[in-house]
Amino acid sequence: MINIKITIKDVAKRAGVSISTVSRVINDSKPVSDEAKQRVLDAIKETGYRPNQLARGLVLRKSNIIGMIIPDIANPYYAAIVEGAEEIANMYGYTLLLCNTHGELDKEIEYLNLMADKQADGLVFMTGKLKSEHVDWFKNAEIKTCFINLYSRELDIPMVSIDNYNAVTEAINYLISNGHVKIGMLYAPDVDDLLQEERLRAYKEALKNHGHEFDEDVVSECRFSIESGYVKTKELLNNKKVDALLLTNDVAAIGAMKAATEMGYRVPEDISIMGFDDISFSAYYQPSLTSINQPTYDMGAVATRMVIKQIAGEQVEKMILLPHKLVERESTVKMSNNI
Amino acid sequence: MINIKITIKDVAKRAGVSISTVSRVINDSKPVSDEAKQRVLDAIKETGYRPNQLARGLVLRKSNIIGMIIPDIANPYYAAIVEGAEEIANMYGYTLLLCNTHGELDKEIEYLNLMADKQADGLVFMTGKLKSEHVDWFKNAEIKTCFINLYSRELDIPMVSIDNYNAVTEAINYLISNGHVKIGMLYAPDVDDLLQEERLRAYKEALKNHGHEFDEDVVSECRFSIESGYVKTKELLNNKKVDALLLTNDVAAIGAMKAATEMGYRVPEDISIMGFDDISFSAYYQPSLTSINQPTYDMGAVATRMVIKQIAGEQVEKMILLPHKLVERESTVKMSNNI
DNA sequence: CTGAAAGCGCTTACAG
DNA sequence: CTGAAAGCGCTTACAG
Repeated sequence: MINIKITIKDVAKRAGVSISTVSRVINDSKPVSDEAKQRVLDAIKETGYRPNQLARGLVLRKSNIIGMIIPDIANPYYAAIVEGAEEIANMYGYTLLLCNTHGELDKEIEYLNLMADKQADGLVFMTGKLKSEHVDWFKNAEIKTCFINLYSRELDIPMVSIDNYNAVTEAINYLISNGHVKIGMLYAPDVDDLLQEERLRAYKEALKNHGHEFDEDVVSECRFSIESGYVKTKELLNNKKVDALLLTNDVAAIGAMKAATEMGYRVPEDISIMGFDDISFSAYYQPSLTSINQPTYDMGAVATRMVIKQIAGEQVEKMILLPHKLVERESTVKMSNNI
Repeated sequence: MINIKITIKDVAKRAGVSISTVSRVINDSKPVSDEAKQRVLDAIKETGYRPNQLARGLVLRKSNIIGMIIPDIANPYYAAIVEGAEEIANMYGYTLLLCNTHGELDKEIEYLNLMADKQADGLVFMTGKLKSEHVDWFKNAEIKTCFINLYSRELDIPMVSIDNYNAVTEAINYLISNGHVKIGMLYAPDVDDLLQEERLRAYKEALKNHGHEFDEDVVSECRFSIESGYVKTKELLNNKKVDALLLTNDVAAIGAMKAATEMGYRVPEDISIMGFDDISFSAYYQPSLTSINQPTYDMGAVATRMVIKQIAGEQVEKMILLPHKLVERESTVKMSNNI
């Protein structure tokens, strides 16, 4: 039984001790005689007393809240990250305050201020593109933060990500080694900020290294949604024929497969389609999607752990790049099999 | 600029007024002379003062926190519900405290207690099956709550859901009207509790009403995951042949389509597969999935609104059943087309 | 319109 | 080992 109406005073009175003593047994902060302790414990059990975290937070200057600000919880990529974050936060006695911004700057700043107001001890922050308003905010905020997929030279905030340059390089090399020549890419330049620039750079350089020429007609932007992948793929394929198409997120890649199929392409016989992220649906799609696996759960978990370390006053790494992995499935194929 | 180190005292000193006056202009709670108000506003702007919500919450007995306890944020069904909840909570000045239980009772009770400790003003609660431990907890808790997909006769807690009996009836009638005779069902008896019982009852009665006999070999349990749908479908189809298969959630239905395809069935030519929930992926799967649409976003939004109404002391409905809708797509087909 | 004081429910030096 | 007191940062009667 619990009863939040009961205060430390009630417990003290019932146990016949002072509130100081009650506090000491609750927190095990100073020695208390066995007898007094027992009486306090009994009183707590009988009354259903629970310490008020608001009051405790006020004096301790600790809310045990970690904020999580992300674009969209309904996107499985973010959902997996949140899951990892929640698990670790919980493990260390923190609670996750979830904020969905839909990538709107106003909402982001509003939520950032909210974190300050709520005295959040820490923050995991994700957004599409780090803007000057974000940087300004973080410059004079003192909240312990970890970014995911965001990097700023001006800010001394650690970040967790994968090595996007290498990941895209591997993806393109893989497609090239499968015999593809005309390789298109749909990427989201306003998502993940300079990580996407890295991805574009990796794409260009991988082509170059294999003597393939860059054709801007087969590279286009696309948002982080099934719909966008669907629409943009139709646009691209209406314009030019490609052997293979890399999407920089799986959600869009699923839209792309639908689009290609509707346009009469067989995947992978007529066109190889490759994603990025490896969300859980990708393995079950038909055809199952070749993708670059991002350790999303771990990214959320590690970022949260870094926040907690900072709260504890520990030193943390400036940047952690978690391992990615190319997962080969049915949506891509070797050209030699492809008469 | 914001600075959480600044307190109301600092602002008062700078503005040359008492903290009472500062409080009054912040909250617009009592008349303050224009001149004093201006000085306070200036001081706030200059210092970057933000009221400490912990302190305010302590005296007002209001945390502006709404808890959201769900099984699994990584499941898109729950993610969509959370999205609706977050939107409404935010709109009314509340913040969502997200808790992932994986359906474990211990975690659920732990989180429930946490909500009390944090002085959460309200709570949206979901779990597979309402157990006596839950009921006991809610019986002597005073937190304003709304259930989603849960019903208890013993508790006076409102709930939001859809009419599951009618939804399944429509689904089965639809399959029967398409000419299917042997219709299997995979349902999750430990999820959504008596809602699933309703679904089973609807299934049986719909068959009966059309003179079809109930065959327990083609009805089985399955969990709320892709993997489970995949495994259970293989089991079922290895045992018996069916014309059509209804899964009571889309995630499992996607696993089922994969399983059926791997076993050499063409969907829908050899077997119609139908889901339930209509998550966003279902429209893009190949073949796209016929399903019963649940208004998940609205369910989260309405449940949260009901919590907020209760906090405001308003009367709320005991039960709100939101409209569902059968969405016909490619994974089901009329038998007549099916030579 | 304004301020001093009490109080929200805790923790923690301080003195014993 | 124990308690009275001060204080965390606010709000709000109360008195003027």
